[in-house]
Amino acid sequence: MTDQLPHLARSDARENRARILDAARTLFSADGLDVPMREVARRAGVGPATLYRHFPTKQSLIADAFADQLRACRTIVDEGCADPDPWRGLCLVIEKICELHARDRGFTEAFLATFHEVAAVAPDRVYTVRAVAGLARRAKAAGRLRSDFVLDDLILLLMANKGIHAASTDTQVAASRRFAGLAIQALEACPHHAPLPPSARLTS
Amino acid sequence: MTDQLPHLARSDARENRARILDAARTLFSADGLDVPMREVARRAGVGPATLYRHFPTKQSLIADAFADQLRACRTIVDEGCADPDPWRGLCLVIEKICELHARDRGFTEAFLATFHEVAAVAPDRVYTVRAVAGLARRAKAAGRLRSDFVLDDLILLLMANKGIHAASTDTQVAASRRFAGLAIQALEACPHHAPLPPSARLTS
DNA sequence: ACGTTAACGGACGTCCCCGTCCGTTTGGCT
DNA sequence: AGCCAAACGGACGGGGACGTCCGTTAACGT
Repeated sequence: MTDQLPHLARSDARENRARILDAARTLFSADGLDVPMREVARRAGVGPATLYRHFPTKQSLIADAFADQLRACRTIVDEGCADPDPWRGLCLVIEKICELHARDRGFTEAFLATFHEVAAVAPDRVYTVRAVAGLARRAKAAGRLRSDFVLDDLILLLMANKGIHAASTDTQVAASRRFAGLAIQALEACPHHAPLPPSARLTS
Repeated sequence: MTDQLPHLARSDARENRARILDAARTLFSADGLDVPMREVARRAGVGPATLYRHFPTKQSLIADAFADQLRACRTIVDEGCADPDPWRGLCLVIEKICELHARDRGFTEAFLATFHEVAAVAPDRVYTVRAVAGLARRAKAAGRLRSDFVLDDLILLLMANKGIHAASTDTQVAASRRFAGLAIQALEACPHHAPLPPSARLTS
């Protein structure tokens, strides 16, 4: 699952790195990215110095901790793109991505926070966005996606989905699921829908 | 605009209180509620002790700072309820409330954060929610609001609207406006829309 | 004009987080 | 077994926010 980092010769170093990543994933998912570095270290059972040695900056820790999630994102998008019905594929992407983000609070923050900054997640992010753009174009051509849809609307929905909070993860996922359903309704082409207010440029 | 608090005998005390509230409103609106108390004091041109004397807890400062916004909320809802067309009234409420929240980042936090806690905003909040509930019932009866709409959906939309962030206030408002447009699309009754995933209980 | 007293704000002690240094431990290799 | 270097983690100094105390100021009433 996680790379072996062969350049780490000693076994304890390798294991500590794994434990740190594990702790970071757990904490980031549950509490978001504002978790203090020391707490990650504490949960991993290592000293602060060890943590900083492996990950000099918090960004690097975040990037490595969410590598799996980014892969999952990619997989979801690829599956959606592979669907012969582009609209159904797009719906699938929206539902799955919303759920992914609902289950993992930190990932959403990482994904969106780095939108305007340089980060390690950036490459995967642009790949994902590109792929979805193509899918949307096809869905629009098929007449199922509303014609005034723009890519920024997806960012908008993702940001909006991030705003949804609930006490338990299950409630959160349920709420997010319903939100995705509403979003899909809003995006579906409909003969008598009113024109939308202009979109705002969210991507830098 | 703000009450005179006649029990404050000295003029400097009254003016300081006003300046503190003014500073708090400005900072909360722009940066959210995480602004340090000292910074509010600094901007108001008073010492920390003075701030704490007037508002022993941050909650009390927040409550007083957003009294105007709560009144605005109430006005918006009342206007919506007064509209002879309940669906148009509901749309108006959604649009205006979203814009209000977009213009004032702190207010959204205050409004939603206190959802599960006891706070001074609570009474106005329940009034607002009640009124909107009646409006929604009428809009549904008129066949314009989708029949599977529940009140929690509005909370969901409000939370989602909170998640939208942008660099400038203008961009933020534009994005929020578009979001409101999409939300209205999603809520409008439509003969061929698919059933929605079940709603999650967001209100405690 | 003056005294009283409410109100002011600088300064303090505490707490938490950050990032780093350095003495100690321990894994791997001969 | 013993060495050495790499890895460890306790401890430190810096910075920021919090909430409070207390000496000083100045507004109001006489």
